[in-house]
Amino acid sequence: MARIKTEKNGSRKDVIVSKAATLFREKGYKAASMRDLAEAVGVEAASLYNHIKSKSELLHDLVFNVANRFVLKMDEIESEPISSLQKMEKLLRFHISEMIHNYEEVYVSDREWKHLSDPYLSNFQNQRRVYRKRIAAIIEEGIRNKEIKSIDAPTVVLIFLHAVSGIESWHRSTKKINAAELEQNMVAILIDGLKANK
Amino acid sequence: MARIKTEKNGSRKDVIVSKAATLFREKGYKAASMRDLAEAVGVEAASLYNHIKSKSELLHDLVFNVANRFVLKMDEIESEPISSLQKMEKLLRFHISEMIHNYEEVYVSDREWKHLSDPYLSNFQNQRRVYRKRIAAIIEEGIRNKEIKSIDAPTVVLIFLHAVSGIESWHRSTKKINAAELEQNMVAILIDGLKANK
DNA sequence: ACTTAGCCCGAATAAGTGTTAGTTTATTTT
DNA sequence: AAAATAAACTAACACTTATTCGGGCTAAGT
Repeated sequence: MARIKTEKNGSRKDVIVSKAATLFREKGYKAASMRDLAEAVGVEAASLYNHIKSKSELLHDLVFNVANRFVLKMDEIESEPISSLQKMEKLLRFHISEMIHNYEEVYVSDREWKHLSDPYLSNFQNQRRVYRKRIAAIIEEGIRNKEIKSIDAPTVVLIFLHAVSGIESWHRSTKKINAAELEQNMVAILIDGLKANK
Repeated sequence: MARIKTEKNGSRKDVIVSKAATLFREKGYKAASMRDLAEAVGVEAASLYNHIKSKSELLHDLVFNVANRFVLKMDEIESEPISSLQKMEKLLRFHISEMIHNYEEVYVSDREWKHLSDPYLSNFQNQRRVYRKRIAAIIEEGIRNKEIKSIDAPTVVLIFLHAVSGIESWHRSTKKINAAELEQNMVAILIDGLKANK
């Protein structure tokens, strides 16, 4: 009988969640069936339920894991004694790094959160709204200090967040520049685009 | 018996395709059922099949309608006798305008194309690849002419395209700035971020 | 007034969905 | 080695899915 092989220090549930991330990214949450997931894990569909409660729990776990990481980093950056522009750069680099190294999870959180069910759905939407406001606050501070050109902060937030999610294309691309270069290029365009003309 | 009400100069199929766009955007292609669509149209599910061939045809129609519009505009811009930076600005403004005025279709094309089935799927992916290369070519020309700072062109393309798709958030936002302002802000950040330092 | 073509509905189909129950097999603990 | 637990299996349930078909309604054209 085929058992789920765990990495060391990892539960079988961890294996399932991780495979789910890949599958949800590839096919989308709705289109990915529990039978697909079972096959990826190497076991029958029913056996998954010895380790997880439901399909939706998988999505929930993925989404909130990622969300918490971002909120935590935001706490850290906010409290640092650096300029607004430097905060934006740090945040940008963090987003890029997450998108590069935790691709599957981050991507799924970003695209599939709509399928959360309702206590969690509105919870997530709130967290998201607050997070964006915190970014906007940094930008507005930068505008007041004349480090950042005078533009609508929510628009910047929107460009910022979505530009980073473009790294998805980079992952799929065959002849890609290396990760460090990618980061440098993105910073160059986005942070330079923010700087006040002097 | 309930009949589908058409706008003037529009077929009943047009009504269905249009409602499908809204539905696919809201719930995603897979999660949106033909019964949902039927309800939105105001008719029973079976009746839809008097006007369309299949659910997948709906997606196909939406996606390629949008894709063709973009390719057509690219043809136009490429042949104009203006600088690379100006071409990029024109292209950007077109993308923004499309995202504002044909929101549902454009959004669906961007997010749900994965669910196309295979003669069309690879066809779409090809078109997409070519389109991106054409953008990259404009940028590279701008770099050679020293209008645009020396950066990796594919990275710019990726930022560019995804930043625009952020307008999705703008649509959902309650207190939004007006469309013209939004456009101006996006151009300010993205095109300025491209300009070579002088 | 009568036909005809277009349109809609109810019912049915076959495939696929997440999930549960009951049981068997493998591993760990005593 | 025996007993207990964990984790797998098979089979099935109760639904939902897209789609088809046959019959009937309705508006337009003669």
